[in-house]
Amino acid sequence: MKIATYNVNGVNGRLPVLLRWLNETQPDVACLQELKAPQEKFPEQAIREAGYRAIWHGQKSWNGVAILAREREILETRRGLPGDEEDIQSRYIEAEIDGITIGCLYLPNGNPAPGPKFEYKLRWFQRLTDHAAELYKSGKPVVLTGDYNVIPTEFDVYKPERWVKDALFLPETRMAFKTLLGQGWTDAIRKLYPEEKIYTFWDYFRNAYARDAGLRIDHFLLSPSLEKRLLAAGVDREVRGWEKTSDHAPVWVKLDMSQ
DNA sequence: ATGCCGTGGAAACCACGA
Repeated sequence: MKIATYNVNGVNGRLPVLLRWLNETQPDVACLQELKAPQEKFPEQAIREAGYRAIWHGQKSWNGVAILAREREILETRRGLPGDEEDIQSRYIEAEIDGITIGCLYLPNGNPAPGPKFEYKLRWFQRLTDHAAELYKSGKPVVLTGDYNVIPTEFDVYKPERWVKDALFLPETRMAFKTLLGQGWTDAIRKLYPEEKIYTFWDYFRNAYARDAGLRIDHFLLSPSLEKRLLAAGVDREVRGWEKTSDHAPVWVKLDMSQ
């Protein structure tokens, strides 16, 4: 079973790229972030015609998350994280597919830091960590994937010194990610490629993609039972080079579901 | 060191992203 995550940066603006990627790489499940579309403007029909069912949580202009599945039932288990009734940003959706709980998340950027946006990022992170603890405790197979807006270590950024004051790389952010992993989750990419330079995002400007001036900020966290089933993981780098593409590239894992 | 690019939405600019 191949599960992918992709920050599309506008699901309607990127629809040709999204459909081409789905067609060429055929993930069984695709978690999308940054739909930038209200609930009623999600391109459900085009995605259905591409062979995918979908659930989504839209929002006007910003944020928005979706889970797509090919020839599989999607049982929605949650939309929005618990812990703050006031939070109306569409950043989390969760479903059970083939017995796996899949959380699709778009963690706040947090810049500029310090400031209210960074405080929101840390609060949201804490709510995610609390919810992750509940999921972990359940003992079920769980995937927590999406755009974490976290550069976990200096190996995950082309030039660490440029990012030391950035919300994606500040010690509090990295510590929050470390605390989350400390519950027992596995960072799938780092499990398989502990020392390779692997990026999932490149800025649009300064020729960042051509220079490979990237960041690794889209992550796959696996619960222990799924870590044992991890067959492969990777980044569809070439998608970042397509016309009218997102500034993120898709990331994927393959899980052995044979037993 | 930097929003230099790109999106969406409102309004012909602005907020936001990482």
